[in-house]
Amino acid sequence: MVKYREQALDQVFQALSDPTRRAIVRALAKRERTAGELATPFDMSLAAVSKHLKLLEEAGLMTRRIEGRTHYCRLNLGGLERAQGWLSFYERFWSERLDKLAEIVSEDG
Amino acid sequence: MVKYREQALDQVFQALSDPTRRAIVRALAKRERTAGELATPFDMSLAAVSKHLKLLEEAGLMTRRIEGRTHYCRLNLGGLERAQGWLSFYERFWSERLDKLAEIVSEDG
DNA sequence: AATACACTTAACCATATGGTTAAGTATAGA
DNA sequence: TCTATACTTAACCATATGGTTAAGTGTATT
Repeated sequence: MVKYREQALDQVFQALSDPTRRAIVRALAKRERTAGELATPFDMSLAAVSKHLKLLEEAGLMTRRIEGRTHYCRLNLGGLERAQGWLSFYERFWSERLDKLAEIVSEDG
Repeated sequence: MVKYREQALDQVFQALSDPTRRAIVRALAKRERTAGELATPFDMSLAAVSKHLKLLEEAGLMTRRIEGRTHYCRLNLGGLERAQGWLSFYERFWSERLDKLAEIVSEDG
């Protein structure tokens, strides 16, 4: 099960490592979009975007609702939470750093 | 300069998408380590780990201090901050979600 | 019934990735 | 000075990635 989590992280970070996919995530952050809507801003084929969508879905960053012939895509917070979760492990470093800074600042010697 | 930031994000997320590299980051989180120390836990050649270290360095996740023939590696918070920064854009969604939950819970109708 | 639309999937291609072994570089120790 | 140590770099390989075009699937329109 550790394996599972590891692979899920692989997928999320891998998904976020591509600028097109990050742009799609940002677009989805605002509101639900169809595959076609998502594709138009990009200088690449619909087929290429379609593959990105599949990847985002598999990484747990997106869900899809099919209505007739159009695919409505929504942001899935699961993937983002997973990434955040891993990174939050390091928040203590930021805190520690801030603590040290506070110490230095408050030194009255 | 947007391009620059984008590429930096590509590199950070790409670096974090590999389990070996994440493990190295975790190891560095505890304390400074030499390249050799970092390599021993893994079932792969030192050369392979060396390439991972180079990648982590380029992604801004690690720095290196060479003393004689040994390379001392340290965590570089820059890369982690960059990743956190991008993800923190979405924190408002978590907040919003929590707000909505709070609303629902507090409904007295 | 025929055709346009909104997609996905398949086949293909060039380049990137993650590993290997072998060779190279530079310092430390005998 | 010779050899061991602590690495990196080079050459290579198999598989993954990110794009293409062409074909396929299913729904809407006329």
